[in-house]
Amino acid sequence: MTNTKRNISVVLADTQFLTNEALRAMLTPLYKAFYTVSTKAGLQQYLQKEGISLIITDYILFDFDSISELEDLRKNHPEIGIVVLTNSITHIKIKELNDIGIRNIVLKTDDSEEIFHAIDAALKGKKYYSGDVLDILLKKDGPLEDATILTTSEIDIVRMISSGLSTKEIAVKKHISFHTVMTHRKNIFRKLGVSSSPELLMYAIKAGLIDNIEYHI
Amino acid sequence: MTNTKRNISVVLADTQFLTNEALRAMLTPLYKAFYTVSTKAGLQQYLQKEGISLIITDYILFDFDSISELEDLRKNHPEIGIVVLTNSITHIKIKELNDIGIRNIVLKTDDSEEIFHAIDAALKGKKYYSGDVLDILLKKDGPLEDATILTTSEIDIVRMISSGLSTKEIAVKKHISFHTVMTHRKNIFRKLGVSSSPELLMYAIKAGLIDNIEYHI
DNA sequence: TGCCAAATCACCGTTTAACGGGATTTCCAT
DNA sequence: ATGGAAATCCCGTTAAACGGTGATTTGGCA
Repeated sequence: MTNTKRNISVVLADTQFLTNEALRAMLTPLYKAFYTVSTKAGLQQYLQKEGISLIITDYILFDFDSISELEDLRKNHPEIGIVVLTNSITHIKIKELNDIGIRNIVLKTDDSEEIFHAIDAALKGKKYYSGDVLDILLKKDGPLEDATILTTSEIDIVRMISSGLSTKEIAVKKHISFHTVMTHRKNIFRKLGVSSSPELLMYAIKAGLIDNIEYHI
Repeated sequence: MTNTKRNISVVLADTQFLTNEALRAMLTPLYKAFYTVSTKAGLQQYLQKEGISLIITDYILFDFDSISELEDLRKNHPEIGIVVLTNSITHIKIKELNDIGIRNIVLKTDDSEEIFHAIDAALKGKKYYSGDVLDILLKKDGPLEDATILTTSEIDIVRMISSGLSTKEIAVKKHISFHTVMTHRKNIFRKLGVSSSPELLMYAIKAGLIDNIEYHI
């Protein structure tokens, strides 16, 4: 809260030009140096530099394959604060991020107070979730809590059903019996309270089980 | 391109705090007054004021029901420039916006050049699409062009299938025969080259036929 | 190590939906 | 007005899902 800039270098890693610019404008009075990147490769480049203290990123840079990329980042650079700043997030994603040690999450709809809080906490090694993120985390109804009651292979099969594979095809692809898949299928439908594959797919999308929903094809 | 501010009042209408802030920072040197809103009601309030020349908005404010709300805005205030600045867009949405007279579209991933161009054009009553938007518009393959070969009632039925309704349920709801729906279904599947309802649903989402996919439930 | 949950496989009868093909009517635009 | 696309309808066959029940094996955790 002083008027002097802290000797901290920040990497702004978001595919959206506007997000990076807004952050730079907001944070310029507070911190020393800023580097803007929009790809994973670009991010790696700046990580070689010494003195990076903070990364503010969406959890999906466009060539980030999955959560495991962020996990590597977290493990290889435990000293760097990571703030996830994203359009939207789900119950499941919050948990996945928590599992890999990323616990500072704010939404782009959140105001500057929330964003500053998340950054401060990240630099101190403390966790911070914005109010809206906590709402998502704590909401009991809906697809959020329910999806966690699915077992690993059930989730696997949800993904396959959602991609349009039939029970028989899934059995072949997973090298297991048709009956096994059928059992899983029945359990999934019962647990989630759905009764058709399209319903299941909508459910999976809302629950964050399905990624790669890219609008501008 | 002068150093004097133009006597223009701008409404920044985006649900994302960061977007509004970034735009304000970018445009402050150029224009006189800025009003920030994040709801349709808030937008209406400022429209009562005289002298608003420009609105920069996502095409989905959170309580915007549909494209028809924007259509009313366009009709009631033909003198105001409208720039759509959004996360992502589809072939179909571009066409819908064009039909209601909105022809200045940029993505949040676009750089400041593109954004300035779109604004300038909007103020002059000229159209402008960013490079990435044009790419989407012109891309020939994928779900984009194909979806337009569906007839009206076929699109209607795509939406119903995607919402999880069975052939029989659709027949009841539309007061037509089961067989008619079945025929439509067969034609749709053939035209789009899909072979299951989940596939169709993914297709519909990508093609922009389905809205209301809200992630942070 | 011993328990419990998860994962695996299996059978059966019933029900529902999809598929392929053929056909008629409505409607719009040349 | 008329040809063609769209929308409507029907049937028989085939494939898949549903639901219920039960049993064995695997794997992790206490």
